[in-house]
Amino acid sequence: MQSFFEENALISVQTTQPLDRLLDYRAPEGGCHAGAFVEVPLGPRKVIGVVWGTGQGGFDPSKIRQVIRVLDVSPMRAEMRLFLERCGAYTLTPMNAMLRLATRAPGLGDPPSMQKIYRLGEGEPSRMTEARTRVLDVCREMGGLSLTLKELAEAAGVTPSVVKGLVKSGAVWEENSPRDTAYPPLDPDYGAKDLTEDQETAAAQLRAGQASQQYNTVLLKGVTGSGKTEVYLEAVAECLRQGRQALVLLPEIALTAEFLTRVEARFGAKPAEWHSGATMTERRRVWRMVGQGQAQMVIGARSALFLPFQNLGLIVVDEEHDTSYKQDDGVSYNARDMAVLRASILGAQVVLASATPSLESWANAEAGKYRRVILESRYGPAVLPDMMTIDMRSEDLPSTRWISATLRAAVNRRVVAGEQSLLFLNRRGYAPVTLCRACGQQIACDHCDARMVEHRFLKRLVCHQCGESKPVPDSCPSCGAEDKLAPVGPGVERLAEEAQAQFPDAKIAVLSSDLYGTARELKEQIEAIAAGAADIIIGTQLVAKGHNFPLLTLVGVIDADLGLQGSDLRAAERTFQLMRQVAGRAGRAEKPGTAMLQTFQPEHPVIRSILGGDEVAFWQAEMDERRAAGMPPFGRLAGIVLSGEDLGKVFDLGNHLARNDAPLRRIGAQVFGPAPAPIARVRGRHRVRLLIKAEKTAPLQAALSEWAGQVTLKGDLRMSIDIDPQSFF
DNA sequence: AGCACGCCGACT
DNA sequence: GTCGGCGTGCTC
Repeated sequence: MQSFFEENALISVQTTQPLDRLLDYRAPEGGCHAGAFVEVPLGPRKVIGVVWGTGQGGFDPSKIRQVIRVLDVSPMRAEMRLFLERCGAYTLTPMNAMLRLATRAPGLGDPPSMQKIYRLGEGEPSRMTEARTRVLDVCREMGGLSLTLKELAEAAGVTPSVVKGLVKSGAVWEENSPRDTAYPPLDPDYGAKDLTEDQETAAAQLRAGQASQQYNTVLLKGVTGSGKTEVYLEAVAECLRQGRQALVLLPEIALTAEFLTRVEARFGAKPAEWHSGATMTERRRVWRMVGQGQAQMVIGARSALFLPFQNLGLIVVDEEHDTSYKQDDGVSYNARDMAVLRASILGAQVVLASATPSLESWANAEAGKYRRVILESRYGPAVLPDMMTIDMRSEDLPSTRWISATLRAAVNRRVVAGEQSLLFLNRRGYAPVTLCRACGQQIACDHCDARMVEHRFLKRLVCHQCGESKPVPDSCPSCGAEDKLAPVGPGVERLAEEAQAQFPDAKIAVLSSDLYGTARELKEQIEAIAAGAADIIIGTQLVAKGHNFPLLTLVGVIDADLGLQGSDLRAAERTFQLMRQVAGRAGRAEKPGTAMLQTFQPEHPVIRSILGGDEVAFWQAEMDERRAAGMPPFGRLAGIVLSGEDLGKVFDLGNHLARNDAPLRRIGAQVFGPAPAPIARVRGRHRVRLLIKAEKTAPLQAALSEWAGQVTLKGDLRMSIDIDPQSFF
């Protein structure tokens, strides 16, 4: 039980206001528990906070004010407060920002929203009509259950006024009830499937881990199509049998209707859904019901990790290697790592599922920190695609074409056979560069250090950094020459144009996130394509993320070298994962698939290991390289980005920090930089980056806060610290 | 984050 | 004289 504070007792409250400390208050009338959500006065305003513990004192007692009221929501559990503290300490995020993550639900301060509901009453209507009979029949069928006005009227095929008439006579009762209702119960034994021997062995291991009720992490590795989902849903089933809640994290784009349907088929009802596209009403219902233990399972994007679960027993991180789990949306945390943290506090199981695990997880499994469960065979008759390279050095292609003769012939065979092909190019838009042939200038964004990308579909040039766009000009903005602007290089839109010319009789569909207004439209398009609405799919990396295309038998990667450029140490790992994942789209059903990688460097070690399929050797080589360089996961990194409008001032701050590195030297850490950040200017702000490298066991966070604490940021200067950055330079 | 206070330039 | 620019500081 949470400790209780009597009225007027001194308590400390954490608010979401950007004050980096707890504030002391006096407990409200009637007292309050630790963890209670409260409304407190702050200056002239009222703000929401959480009772964190006993007051700290040290503040003029006469200025301490009283908590206004305790909010009508489930209090925050001690274990959640601990999670937020640990997560904040790890990511160097102030607690107010952590609390904001945990309270991303609207209307926290409002009483539960009510709605009018209707059910059978005991009164007699003055006059019976056919419409009235139908309404009363529907009510009788519902038994004791109630419906909203709209539902009841629709079910009876009458207008709402008929129902209102019956309410007047008391034949139908009108009642107020909370709008947020419990999610339908899930039955762990509802749609249990027959698993293959391979799957059953894996599922048994996950069930055992779940049954232990102890913290443990499993790396579930299985090639695309091996039935990973079925296997981890068995862990969910076991979790539900224990009466605990389960959370399945997916990369945002993979939150598909298809996935929900599978869950519904397995457990007999839909789980709660948490993602950025949800409406305010939906978010409020999920947040409140999760907090009351009335949502047994949540499918969500990374931020679902901060929902107020009452009894969380399992976290599944699907596609655990996906880079979208680590993104900067205010707070920079890796959902995969924080899932492990939260589970370790709760005594819950974590399942990290992937066909191509991250190097970090692989290393943790090697080190014995995670158990490893491997699904060897693909489910059903489908087999892994044949993979081959197309050596672009020997393909004689003009510079404005990207589909080689070899690939063209392969696509043609599929079109004739009525099978689908996927042409993969990880570049949105029409052309990545617009060049003036008179002066050689490339059109760049006015506010960022980035080139504008032509989007012919939008008829605009778009900056992929800040989203700013402008019409394609007729004359060069730099030298004024007319009709000299030329698109250079391919994007998916341009590739589609070429494909249409090469395969005039084929139906071609482009899948790129920017071509659809809403996530729903995109999902509908994906489903239509999966059902056969296109012969050739042209897509960016969103096609790689967990969608089934059963008719697909050929994957052509237009530029397998794209991810290998640059000096980022993770490039190899990323390319390997992406290529394997894309190739895995081919041949999921009965037909075997083929993957063709167009490359100018077929003997590149990464390309060879993608083809060779010797993943263990690939990971081993990558790990050896990282170990030798002291890079993650064998060393620790932190990235610091300084930004401001005045480049000189930003660099001065960077140099000052680099010179005053005593706190870092003390733990044996090195500072690299300052150097212009990979994107040196965004929205008119210059960005300068420093990189800190330390030994694996060094107390990096403490040293970093001391180091960064030496400076106070003046004017518009900003500093952001990113622990475990995704890019290494 | 808000919202005060406060210290300098250009207006009725 | 005073209106208003936004830099600095405070909120239990």
